[in-house]
Amino acid sequence: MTTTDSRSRLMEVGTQLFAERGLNGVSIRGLSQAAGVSISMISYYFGGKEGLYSAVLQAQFACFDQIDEIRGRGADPLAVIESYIRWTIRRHRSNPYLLRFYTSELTNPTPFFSAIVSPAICKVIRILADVIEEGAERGLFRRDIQGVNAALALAGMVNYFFLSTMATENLISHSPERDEELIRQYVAIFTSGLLAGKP
Amino acid sequence: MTTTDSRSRLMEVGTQLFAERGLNGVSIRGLSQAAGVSISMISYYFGGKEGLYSAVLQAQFACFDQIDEIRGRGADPLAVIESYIRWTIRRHRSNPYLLRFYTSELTNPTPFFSAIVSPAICKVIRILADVIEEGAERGLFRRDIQGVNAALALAGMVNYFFLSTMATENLISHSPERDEELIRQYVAIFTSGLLAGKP
DNA sequence: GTCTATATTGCGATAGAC
DNA sequence: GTCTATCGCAATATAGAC
Repeated sequence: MTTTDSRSRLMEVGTQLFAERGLNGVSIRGLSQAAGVSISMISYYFGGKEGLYSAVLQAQFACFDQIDEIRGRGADPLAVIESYIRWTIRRHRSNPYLLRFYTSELTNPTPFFSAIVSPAICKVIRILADVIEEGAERGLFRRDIQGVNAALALAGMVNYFFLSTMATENLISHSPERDEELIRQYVAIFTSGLLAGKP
Repeated sequence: MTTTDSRSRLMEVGTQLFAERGLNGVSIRGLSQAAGVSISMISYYFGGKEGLYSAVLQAQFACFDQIDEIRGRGADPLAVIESYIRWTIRRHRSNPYLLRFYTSELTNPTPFFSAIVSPAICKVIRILADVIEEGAERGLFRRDIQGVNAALALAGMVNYFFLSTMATENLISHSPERDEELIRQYVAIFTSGLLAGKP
């Protein structure tokens, strides 16, 4: 399973190493060695280290094309919000490297940020903001909160849970078994807040 | 103002360059050149590139010692939450590089993560979680949400707003003039949620 | 303290054999 | 398609003059 053609192996190993150490933290020497292929294969298939990185980044962000499914999940804005949370968690579970590229590019952008990363993030935030504004117009959501601000708050909540894992794994379990409970709590906070209802 | 002794200039320029390009994205050649001092000064003062990075990182995270002030701002858990939001925003405004180190270390940890970064993050989350649990025991907050989960949601909301700047500056203004309004909206979302009150 | 000059290592890329 | 060998360059670190 882990041993197919050279191109695939380079993508596979490149994904892991670039995610863990960043573009500048990886050498094509170490990478090709880890992949068990010759160093010259990187230039042959990808035109160089940056070419491989670019290909990996594009593959990682390809899943953002599915974002539209979230919106089609019914016109109910509350359902869309829960769908977004589920979709995001599922994404991070099925691909543990995505968030590394995501935050690494936001923090120390490479030349590929503007073409690959920024549009993907923008699209998601825009969809969420639209849905929230729409809910506000229908009277479902409060009108004193901007859609984009709320969208960023929602995205921040969910993504930060995974981003902070390395620093907070001694404070709380990040196991997938608790995902359903996490979803329930984050939906609750975002829609109804932390305050107790009138007793 | 920008031209004092060599040690200070290396710290100053190191802070900016490491923040923008990461530890591996900066060479001591370019760094010393930008600082206008000789390359050997880095070894002389800091024992090498990693030594300088470590000193910069420590200086950046020193402000986390002030976190306890937030808690003393009165026993009211709601006031503590607003204080945290204000404190975090003030921190990012007065030091625009901090978040870069923060997320860069969470994403691609250096050898200094466990000694400098992780404890600082843990301390903040723990204080927030304690305050929230306390509020829940007093009946102010809902009891069906874990303190740590809520703390991570709060920290994620605020930090992500700044983290996402580079991707979302065309969607919303990140100007400091809007900070008060931002604080109001994030307090509102976190405590009362997005749902409209009964009309 | 600060510099120049240099030693040494590792980098990315590619030419050329197979 | 895959490899080995190598070129040219940039990296970190330091020795030694001032």
